[in-house]
Amino acid sequence: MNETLRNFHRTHYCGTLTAAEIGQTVSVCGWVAKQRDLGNLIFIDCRDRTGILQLSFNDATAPEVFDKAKECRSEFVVAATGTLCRREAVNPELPTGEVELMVTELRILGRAETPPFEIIPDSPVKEELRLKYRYLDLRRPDLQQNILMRHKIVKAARDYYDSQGFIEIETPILVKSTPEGARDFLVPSRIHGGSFYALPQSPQLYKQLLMVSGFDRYVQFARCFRDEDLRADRQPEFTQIDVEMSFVDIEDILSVSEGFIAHIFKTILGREIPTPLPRLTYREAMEKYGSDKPDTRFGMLIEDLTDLVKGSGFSVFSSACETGSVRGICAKGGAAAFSRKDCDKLTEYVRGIGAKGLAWAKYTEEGISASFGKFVTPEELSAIAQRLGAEQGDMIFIIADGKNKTVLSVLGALRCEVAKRLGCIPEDTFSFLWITQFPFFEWDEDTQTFVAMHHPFTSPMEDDIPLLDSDKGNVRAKAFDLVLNGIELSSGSIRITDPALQKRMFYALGLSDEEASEKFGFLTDAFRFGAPPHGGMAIGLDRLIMQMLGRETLRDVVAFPKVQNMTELMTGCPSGVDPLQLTELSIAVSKENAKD
RNA sequence: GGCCCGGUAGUUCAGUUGGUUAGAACGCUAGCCUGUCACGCUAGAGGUCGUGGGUUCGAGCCCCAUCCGGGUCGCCA
Repeated sequence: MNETLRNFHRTHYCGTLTAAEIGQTVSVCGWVAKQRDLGNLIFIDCRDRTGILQLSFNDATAPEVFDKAKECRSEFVVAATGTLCRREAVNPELPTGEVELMVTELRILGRAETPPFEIIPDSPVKEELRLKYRYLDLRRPDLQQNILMRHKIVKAARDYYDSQGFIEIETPILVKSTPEGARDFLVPSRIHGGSFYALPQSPQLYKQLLMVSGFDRYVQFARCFRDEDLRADRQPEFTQIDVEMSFVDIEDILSVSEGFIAHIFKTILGREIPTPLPRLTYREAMEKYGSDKPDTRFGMLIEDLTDLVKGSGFSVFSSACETGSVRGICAKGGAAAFSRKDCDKLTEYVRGIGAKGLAWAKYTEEGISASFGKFVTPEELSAIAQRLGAEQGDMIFIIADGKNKTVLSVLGALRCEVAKRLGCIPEDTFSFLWITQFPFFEWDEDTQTFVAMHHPFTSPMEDDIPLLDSDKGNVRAKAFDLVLNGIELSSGSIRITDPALQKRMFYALGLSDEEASEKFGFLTDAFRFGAPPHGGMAIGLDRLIMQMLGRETLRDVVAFPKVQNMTELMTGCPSGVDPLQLTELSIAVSKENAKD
């Protein structure tokens, strides 16, 4: 039988006790992290969320308590009262290493089976198993620290936005499905059989309506849901710090957000983030980094070589120049040490992401030797090296393709891959970057139509409105992203508030009046009754925390994450349901998918 | 859906060209031990080698299929 807490009152947390409390009567609760039985002397490391305190038991002075301590096994839940004493042997590794609790009363509140893995920091155990027993994994100090830091970050964020006059407002979780964008999670309606709610991908439309209502500055720590495949930095449910402001233009939003970033990094990590943060236009980012979320912790910028090689005898280069381009990067940091095998691996890598091949050139003390050396003249080769600023010890990588987009995206990915292999990405660095002037439209190869790159409520730039009919591809949006170390942290824009312009944009996107009114009628209706100019952004909270804590996966900063196939290993969801539930919801499941 | 990596005691791993009874460390159990903190010493228990087929005299190892986990591309307005 387990003992109870009757008349027991915790006075301290384990990890908080220091020499200052020596001599006091102290009561603590926690888990047995370790029991060390030395014969007539037993030590127990008692762990709670603040740390570890050593409990000490002596057979000679307290034999009854001693016998109980002998029973204790790892992960037993215990409560102990005693006198805090100075240790005979100090442990400098432990914050509480100067003291120990000479226990006079011990209660075993909960016995534990041997856990499937040891509860220790930096667990070497397979994540699969740890996720199955997530509640045990969450006992580990490093994971507990992450969750604790998450709390602190959210608290600091709330404080910041409050101080800036933002009002926190909750928006619905059961919303109308909009087929644009990511796939929706659907929730069947019982009352309205055959109809469905969707879980929100973002509170976008609601927050805009709040602006129409006059709340002026809104913030929400919004749970968002997207039924798309997972990545290390993508979970199907996640939290965004969702922000919307009235009577503002882009600069106002950027500056409030920069204030937020500076505040949060100062408060939580004690680090100064210089503001304003650097900016690149979308076009510049694509040309220099081959990505709209470039990792700016290192250089290796893309250079255009098209003019140098368009007359080249190397047909791979010259033919690519006709419709596309030839571009390259120069890897420093002893990259010339890459072997033939390394280059083959990289070639395989770029083929996997859409390139036809990879041309490379090594700059060693013997000069430049290139994979394409026999197809080009020495002059062409040295011109390329010069353009890329190559020096002895460097390695050049070149991509040629008839599609400019392919050249840039492949080089963008290759740049990161090479940097990773060279180990030249500085750690513990936070490199922020705004990407501005996003294109409004994006050409969709599948449907052969223009679609909105951001969303259809994004305002185009005033100067580009005349291009709506003639040159959609060059219409820029008042949209921007915040990027940190190559990960998209946030996305925002100024919204359209003029019903006439909104109508025009819907039209440009191929939406008929009927479709537009069916899907977004409530929004355009609202704008007829006096809509303030407004805009906002949403910061990916999980990603922010992940980066601040230097973790590589969201699973480390989310208490109960899902795995790649969208299941949760602990509860086993999603699962089949009782056929009665389905009947009630007017849902029939196809035979091959039916459970039982 | 494509590609890549992984799955062997509770855990982390090793396991030779395919060849006797599949090993180690940690953990676990028991005993001893009064200053440990990765306690120490002694002994012990513990294995459907992810699953199902196949090849073979013989499979942890080779072949096929499949399941599970990770990374990534597609996808993510």
